Amino acid sequence: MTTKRRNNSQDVADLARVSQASVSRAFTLGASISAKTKMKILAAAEKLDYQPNIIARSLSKSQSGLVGILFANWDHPKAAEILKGLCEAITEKGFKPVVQSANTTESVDKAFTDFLSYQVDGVIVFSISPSANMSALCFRSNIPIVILNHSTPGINASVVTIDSTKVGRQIGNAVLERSYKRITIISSDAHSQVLSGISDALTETVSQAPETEIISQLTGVHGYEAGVQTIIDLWAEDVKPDVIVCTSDYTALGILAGCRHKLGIKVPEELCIIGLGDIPVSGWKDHDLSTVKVPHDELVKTTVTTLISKIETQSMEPENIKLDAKLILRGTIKNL
Amino acid sequence: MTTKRRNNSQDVADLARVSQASVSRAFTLGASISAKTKMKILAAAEKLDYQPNIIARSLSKSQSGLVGILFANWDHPKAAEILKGLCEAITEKGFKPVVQSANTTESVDKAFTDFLSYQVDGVIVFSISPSANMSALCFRSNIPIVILNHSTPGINASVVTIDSTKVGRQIGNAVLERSYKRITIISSDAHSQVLSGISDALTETVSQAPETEIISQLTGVHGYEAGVQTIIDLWAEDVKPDVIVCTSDYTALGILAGCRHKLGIKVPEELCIIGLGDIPVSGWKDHDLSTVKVPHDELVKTTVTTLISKIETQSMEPENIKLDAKLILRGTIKNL
DNA sequence: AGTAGCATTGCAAGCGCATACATTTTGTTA
DNA sequence: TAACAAAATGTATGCGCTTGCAATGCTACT
Repeated sequence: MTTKRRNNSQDVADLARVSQASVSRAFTLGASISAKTKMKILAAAEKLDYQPNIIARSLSKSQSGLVGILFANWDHPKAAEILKGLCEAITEKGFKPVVQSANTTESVDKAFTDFLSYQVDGVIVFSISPSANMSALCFRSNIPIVILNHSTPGINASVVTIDSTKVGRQIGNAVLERSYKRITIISSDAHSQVLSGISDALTETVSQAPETEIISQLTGVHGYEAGVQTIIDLWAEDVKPDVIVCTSDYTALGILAGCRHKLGIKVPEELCIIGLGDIPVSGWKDHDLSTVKVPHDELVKTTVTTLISKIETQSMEPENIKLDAKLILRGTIKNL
Repeated sequence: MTTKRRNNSQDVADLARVSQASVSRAFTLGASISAKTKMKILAAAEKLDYQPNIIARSLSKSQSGLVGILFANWDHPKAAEILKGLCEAITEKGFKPVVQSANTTESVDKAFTDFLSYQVDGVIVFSISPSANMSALCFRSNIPIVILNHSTPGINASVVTIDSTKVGRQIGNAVLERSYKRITIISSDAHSQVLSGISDALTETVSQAPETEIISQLTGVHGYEAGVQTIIDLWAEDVKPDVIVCTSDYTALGILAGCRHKLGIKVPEELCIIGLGDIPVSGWKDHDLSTVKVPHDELVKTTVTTLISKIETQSMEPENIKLDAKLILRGTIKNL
């Protein structure tokens, strides 16, 4: 079977007895063309299964209409929802998302190189930061970058995150009001700006009350099993906080399970557990975990809007956008 | 700020004092070029931040290197994992994934039209089927389609799914061995080939034992809350199976929660619950749900391999690939 | 009728790269 | 060292589209 060439605008032009340029105009919104010839052309196109070749269009307009999405954290409980939101928002704006997975320095660099090759008009990065080299290269190439849910200083890119300072204060106040005293913070990502924001604001808030303190801070803990193990270890080492703030719901659920099934710790009387993310499981009766509801949908929309606007205005000015998250009090914290 | 043009192969050629063609060759694997000039060119390219423009390459080679992924079911518990696997496998094969979200007939058609415009070399469809029109159009355009986790007759595309007949038999045997008698099947998607495969094989298997039967079959139920409600409704209507087979773990978990927290039904003594998917939560001590482990990773890899091979061999021959899934017996079914 | 003014159309030159073909260089062998 | 094959390089064209510019058609007004 011989691979037959797809029909092109010239084929349509021939059939419709017009010039190739007119065919192009028929498929260009707002181009100068009469209704009559446009009809004629569209009919011919239909007959020939013709679709404008966007690759060729990209070449001649020197903009691809492609947006690169660099997705690092597929384990994020809302990974699918976030990626869906990004893809849909990008598509809605008339662009197409090209997705790459990467989480090591080299693979991230490689992904960016590929994006550049594909002439993407902009890049969205989720839960990781590009290298300084790559962000500089993108800057020189006028390709805006928006980072969702991560932040590293010295990178030439816009950033969209939750307002972790406010979250830290909310948690601090809730904890103080209930007279908890000794706090432990557990997080997966040591470099997360979210973590440090929460940690700082929490520290500051609780420091106002006597005898209240952050007694320990663990990083690199993620997932249910790790949570179970962590609480067992803490108790074994006699490090016994009465509040655990955890920057991941899954980990918090593991801690909760460890308390209930392994150690017999009473939650919330003896120990208060607060997660982050508000995944559906947390709301189930079986768990009823207090957590922080992150406005993922809004974060995602803001990310895309910001990027597209930068693409369209050719702006490379970095922005730093923070959205509010909400503390949700459930069974793992004392009732007032 | 004036948008400066990205450097192109001619710029590199000028700097390296060679022809543009040589630059092209330097970036083409296996092209006829001496090591010396290649060095010279790569150095010049480095200096100029040059990356070959894949858009232009695509145009002249008339193949884009793009693979369209049409993703319909973002609620699938493994959605992120699956999409990650698809993207990584595609990238590894030297292609780039363009992701579209669509779940209505029109949006699916639109997505395909876009794919055609972008000259994708192939399409992967997850959990939905393209219209006959679109699959025919792709066929005419020599663009192979592989559908993952769904199947509709009369479509010109390859299909990769689990072997639902085998799954149905496994479940049937496990149920028979434990002398359960009355079975109810609950699924979300009425048109799923997986469902009908399981249902048919299960029916056939249990029909061999006296007094054993499938007493009811519900479709359109999905999610935890729906599961809770469903079991409540069943008991209210006095429809009381002693086995519930559920084509989604989340729904099964809802049913389990309903039994435990609302109705006081003893699982697995009075009621056996079997889910599908083996999501992590199912394995947690709190739930310990019996389920079917679907080899997502293998399904994904097979899907991509199949597609890429079709692209490379220009084959449009539809294949029908079935992989084995495994029944996992946990606390929600009686021990033997 | 004549013509200014605008809407439509055609013409042709790229966009950046791959590649067939022509030409030059290199290497090999007698 | 001459002669020839093979390797390396250059030249020129085309991939399918957009778009500036020129040519044409149309309308309305004097």
